[in-house]
Amino acid sequence: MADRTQQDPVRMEKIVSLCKRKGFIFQSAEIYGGLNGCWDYGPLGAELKRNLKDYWWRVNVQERPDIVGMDGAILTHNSVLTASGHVNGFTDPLCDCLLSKERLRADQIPAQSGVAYWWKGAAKKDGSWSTSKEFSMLVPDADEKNAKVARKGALQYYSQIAGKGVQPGDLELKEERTENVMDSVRYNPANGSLVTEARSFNLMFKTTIGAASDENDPSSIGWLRPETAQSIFCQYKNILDSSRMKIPFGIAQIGKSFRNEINPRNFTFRSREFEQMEIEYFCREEDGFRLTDEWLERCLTFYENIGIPRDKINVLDVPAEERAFYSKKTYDLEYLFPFGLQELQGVAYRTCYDLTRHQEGSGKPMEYFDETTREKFIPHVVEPSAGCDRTVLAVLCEAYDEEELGTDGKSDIRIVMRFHPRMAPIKAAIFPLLKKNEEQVRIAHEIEETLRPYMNVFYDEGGAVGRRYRRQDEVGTPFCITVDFETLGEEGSDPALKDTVTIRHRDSMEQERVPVKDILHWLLKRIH
RNA sequence: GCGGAUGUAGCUCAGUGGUAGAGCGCAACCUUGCCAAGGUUGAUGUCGUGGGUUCGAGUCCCAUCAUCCGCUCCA
Repeated sequence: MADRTQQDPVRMEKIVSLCKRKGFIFQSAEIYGGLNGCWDYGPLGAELKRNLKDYWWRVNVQERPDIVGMDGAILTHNSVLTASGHVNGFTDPLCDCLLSKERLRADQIPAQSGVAYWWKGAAKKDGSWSTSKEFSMLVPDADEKNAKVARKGALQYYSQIAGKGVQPGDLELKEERTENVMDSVRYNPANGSLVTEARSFNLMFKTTIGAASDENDPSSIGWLRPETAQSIFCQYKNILDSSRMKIPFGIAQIGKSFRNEINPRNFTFRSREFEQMEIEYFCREEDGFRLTDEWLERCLTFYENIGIPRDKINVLDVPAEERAFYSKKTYDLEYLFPFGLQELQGVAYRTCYDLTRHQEGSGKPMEYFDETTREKFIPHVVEPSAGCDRTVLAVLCEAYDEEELGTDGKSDIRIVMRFHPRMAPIKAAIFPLLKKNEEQVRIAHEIEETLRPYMNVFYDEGGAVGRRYRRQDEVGTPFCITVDFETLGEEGSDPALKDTVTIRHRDSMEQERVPVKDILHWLLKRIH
């Protein structure tokens, strides 16, 4: 497998550019300057994403007797996420050292005492720059040696904010004062520099529910769900009771989740609003590890079937110290994006942690009663959880190709999106060879109307036919259907070709003739 | 959140403080008997946004937003 840091930013830029140019993905609220970490899917992107979700649902829900679907609310009860551990689970207060820019856990800074030197800013000696930002250094004592250390640190800090090329010696400090400090946690023990105010980094979006909501009233606190999993756990009992499922069985869900990422990055890869495709597969404890491996295999097959070959996926057996604390086994499926090897999906054995927490939190039994063995137990869970937007991005990255067709020395680069036909936003384009030929146009429209109830198709008659082919290549349309003079059975043409069309293949650019009456069946076979 | 870079037409990008530009793309018409770039015509810009300096700012300064890269973060 390739180096996990291997990158191709030029390729990524081309993909982002094509996504905008052709209407796959736009930046959200672009006309207002953009909304950080949010993206909108355009016409082709929406089709692509829908194809992915539909195929996933078909394979994982409709074609499986042991899995049922659900669609949970995005707004989430405070108690749900308190029980799951999300509310308190990740609120580490963090702060930054002003001098070294190092990030520190605020709750791990030891209380220190000593003398704090404070300044109300600094200025360049020549008067060309000045700031009134306050800064402070903590030293053990107020003697001359310690004062020197403190001033040196302060000059270094101010020279950093003064900009490039400004040396500490170019500056003078403003309004020095000292203060005795007892048990302060506001200073970096490594260098005595003041640190920023602690900020906590809970990644969940909080909101208040109800018209007369009070922010401090716990009963009015709501959250945008940070994962779809919790609504599955909360409805597990209802689904069990209403669907007559027997263990092992799964509940699948596709839906939006939200995380207030500190730093959204890499196009749609890390966004604040994203869609997940998750299954919680409930089983007996003794089957947990085996099913985790089985699900890994199923997931790899799924990616293969949407055009991401097995050898492009790196399976990481996540070591214990990097797994979530409740997980006994986790596989990360990673794809080599142009910005590096990154996680597409996880397959995690979550044990009985979640159901146990909800049983404790709600006081409602989450046990399963096995009629054959007369046992009562809390099921264990294997969770294959895929990022929908990430998968769309991987499909886009995998499909993007540039092909050199230059023959007579002229450079001709064909851009092709080599989507698997079942993922392609447009399944087929239909052209009359010449738009001036009324009969060709009429038949082409007839074919279009025949296909439209079954798939997304596109009719085009503008420009030369070669140009239309190329336009479809760029959006990944696998098949182009051309109605020509042979179709019409015009004099001089082969009578065997009457009522046939050419179908041109995107990847090979080769053509074959197919009878008009067979087109629908021919296509359905290839896009299912 | 920190540091660096960038932001001009749909895309890729030129643009020296003095009238807003190119290539491609897009639309219409012509041409076109199967693989782009042939002809004619046309549309498209609050130069990311907001302040400031200046007689005058796309250009200089400040702030802000967004994107990319590196840190950091990713329960």
